[in-house]
Amino acid sequence: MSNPLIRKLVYGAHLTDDDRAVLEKICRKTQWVPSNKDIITEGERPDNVHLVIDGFACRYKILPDGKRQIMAFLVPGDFCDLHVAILGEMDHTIGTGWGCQIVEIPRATIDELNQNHPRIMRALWWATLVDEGTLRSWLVSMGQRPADRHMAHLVCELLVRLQTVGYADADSFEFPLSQADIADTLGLSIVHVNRTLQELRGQNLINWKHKRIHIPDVKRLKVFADFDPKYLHLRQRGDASS
Amino acid sequence: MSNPLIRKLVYGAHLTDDDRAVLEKICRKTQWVPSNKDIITEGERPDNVHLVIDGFACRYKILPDGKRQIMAFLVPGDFCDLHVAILGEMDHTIGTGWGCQIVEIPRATIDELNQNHPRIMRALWWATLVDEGTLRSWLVSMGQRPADRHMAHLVCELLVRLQTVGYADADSFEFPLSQADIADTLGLSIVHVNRTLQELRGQNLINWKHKRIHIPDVKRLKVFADFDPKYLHLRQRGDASS
DNA sequence: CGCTGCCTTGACACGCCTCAACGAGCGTGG
DNA sequence: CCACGCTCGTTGAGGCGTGTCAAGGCAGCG
Repeated sequence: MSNPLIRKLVYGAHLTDDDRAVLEKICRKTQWVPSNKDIITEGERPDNVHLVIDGFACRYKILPDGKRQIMAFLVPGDFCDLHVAILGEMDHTIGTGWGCQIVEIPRATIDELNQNHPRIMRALWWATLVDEGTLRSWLVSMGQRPADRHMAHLVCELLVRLQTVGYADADSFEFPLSQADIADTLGLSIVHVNRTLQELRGQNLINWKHKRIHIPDVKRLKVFADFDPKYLHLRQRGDASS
Repeated sequence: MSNPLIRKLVYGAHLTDDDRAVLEKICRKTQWVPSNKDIITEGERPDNVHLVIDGFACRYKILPDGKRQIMAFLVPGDFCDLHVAILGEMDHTIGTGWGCQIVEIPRATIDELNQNHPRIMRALWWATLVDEGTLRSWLVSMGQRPADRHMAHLVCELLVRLQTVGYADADSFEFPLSQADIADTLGLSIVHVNRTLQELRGQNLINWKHKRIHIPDVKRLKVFADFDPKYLHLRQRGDASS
């Protein structure tokens, strides 16, 4: 129960007690990744699969001119490289600028799940398809939303995703990143992120202080950001459909 | 052999003659989708899986203010909605502004592949993971590249992808889209796309006339766009690794 | 022949970027 | 315990890339 992976997968598939026990067992041996350390780098062919258990990690890419684009945030319950074996090698890097707790799962374990636990495997595919949906959503924000709404949208997404795994309460969550990280996520300059943030705070939409984001009126922020969580495909627990 | 799906999957997995025959058979009954018709719309739970066989389609989303963001181009050999069953419902729309040829594959056929043709199924997952990689690449371009290089990068990608399935020659391909479509893809205004295009032509990098894009010097364009096709994960045919 | 859709051009406005400087907080070493 | 040097956040000034509005040209087609 205390396991963010299980808490998340429950939204994507029906898991039996046996399934949960298997997942619980897999996540037992966690290890700490220090700040500014990469978990996997571009070009690697990792043997083990990495899963974030606590803290934040991110997918990113650095261009020849030194610019960095962050392409995804990995929060507790998210896999880093579940399916690289199929692709061959990593086409981007995963790092943590803020330290995080992960587990390394041997590829053999995944193969075993594949053979004997189809329900779990389906849940894992659900998770990677949701990642893809999230990516599409980021692309839409990037292409069409102005800086303030883009940022607001990101905050809404993080709130919901963190709530799902029990790392956010109704209107706030811990957020250890810097404004520079957000700049590289939104494709903006640091200066502009700073000003946008002030504007959002001025409208009482987002309050970010002491590594914690607080949202005075969640509904208002969601309207402002035009946030619709459908792309996260969080089936209601108890939803009967396939 | 004449089948773009097979031509593409060959880059992602080793297929036996039997596998190819199965795929060949699946793609037999094509149908025509007229211009400006949607193939699947947001919220749908399609029974059949749709595969593009000829022409272009695209994934897109329309925001409340009417803006449209195109999130992917689907070219021959690309699936529209292979795995929606796992997600539940579509979180975006797929349409063709230009007409295309597709096949509808009954879900039962996919289930059958899943049970009896693991090699094919793995190849299909490879294709969806490549789609995800492409999405990440688009996000990087969107966030970090200026308009001209962004556009150049897109053209490089399309050249390579279309070559893969036999729909482009060494330095040109048919391209029926309008500048407005490109604008919605790159997140730019039509006017700016037009001016950027003129500039690229001025530098003799891209020549777009009569619904055909021609690239005078492919290598130069790739350098200009900082294009690295690794994210497409096109294993060399004959590559021995797993 | 006259639509209509698409491309093109010019003028102007604005969002966001860059450069540059300064301040606040914090860990470290003297 | 203070001084120092980080990193991070904040502010101002000016410039550029891109958007908007508006108008006209051209080709395709009924």
